[in-house]
Amino acid sequence: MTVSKTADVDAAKPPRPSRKANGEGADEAASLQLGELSELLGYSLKRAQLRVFEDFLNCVAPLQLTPAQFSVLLLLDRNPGRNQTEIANTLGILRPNFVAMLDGLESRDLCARMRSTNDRRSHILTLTDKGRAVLARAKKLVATKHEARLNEVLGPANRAALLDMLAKIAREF
Amino acid sequence: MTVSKTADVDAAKPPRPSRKANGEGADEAASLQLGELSELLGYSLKRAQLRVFEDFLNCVAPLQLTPAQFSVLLLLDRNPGRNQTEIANTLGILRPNFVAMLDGLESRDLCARMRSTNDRRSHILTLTDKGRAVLARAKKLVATKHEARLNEVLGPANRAALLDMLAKIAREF
DNA sequence: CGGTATTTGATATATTGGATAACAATTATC
DNA sequence: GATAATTGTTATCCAATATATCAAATACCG
Repeated sequence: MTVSKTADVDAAKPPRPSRKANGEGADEAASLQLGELSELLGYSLKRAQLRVFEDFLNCVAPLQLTPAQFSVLLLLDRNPGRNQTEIANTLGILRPNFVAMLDGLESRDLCARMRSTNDRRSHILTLTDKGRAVLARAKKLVATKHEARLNEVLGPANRAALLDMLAKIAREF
Repeated sequence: MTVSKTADVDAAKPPRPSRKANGEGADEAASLQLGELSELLGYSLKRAQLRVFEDFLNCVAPLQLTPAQFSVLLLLDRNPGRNQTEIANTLGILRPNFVAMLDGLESRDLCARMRSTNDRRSHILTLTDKGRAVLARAKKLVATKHEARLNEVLGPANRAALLDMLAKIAREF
């Protein structure tokens, strides 16, 4: 039983809200059944991740920092004296791709590379004073706007439990 | 206090494991402190999502289905008689990008588009018999290999709680 | 010591996912 | 019936991700 060439069954006449210029449109195609999709952990994971990143970008917008850039600044602050390979590896960034990323941060005077005296191949990465200042401001924005809102939605206990489970997946899965 | 041009402090001499041909290398740059990074929900979210998708790909590899393709097949099965815009919207896929995706599925005879008799602009999407068969096999692989392993790692109760929180984020955040 | 293999940062490049603009065909609206 | 809106599509564009390769520097090993 193959498909017939025209669909005379299940007429294509969805609710068709037909309004689009409301506040900020994002309710398209209502009444679709997700089915097993809502039981797929990967699906919910990706959806949640996209929203969280979107909110992060909004919250840190005044500083023009992406989640990836913020994570680099955080790592540089916590781990002085490391080179590009080390930082990139711990963040799961490939060395070739990390070059352009550092170029961006360095051109904004947020961090600096300097050749190591021990191993003249590697570049020791450091935060500049401006980088430290921006990081401090970013941390504050993230804590008071981004993570605070997550705490509101989930509740502190749930938020902690969520974090634990995500870390467990990244670690043991 | 700006940065000096060469780093004579914090010598760049990491543990340097110096072995790379072990089983499957992924332990690079050990002993780096994540710091506040491990408290960033977005960071753990993304890391977990990447691992889960990676495992999904492995589990469904015999069927050559990506998570996105699987979600399309699932949606088509649950929602017959819908057009491209509706399916794409519910999955968060932009209509232009959905075209190539459908081309791929259709060229493998997993689904088919047919012009609606009601609205001759829209394409009604249907699963083919092969599409249904592949979907059934994929579901089985996902359930027995992918989700089962997640259940092992998290435990059923935690897995359910995790799913709820992720859905809540995608919904209320 | 000297030659080979590794490592580091870098470049070039390919692939993929995701986003916008524009267009023809069709339908809705007034 | 004229204008606006919708659908699928194409053409781009941008960002993230992946691989191969390279020169410089270092490690390794006979």
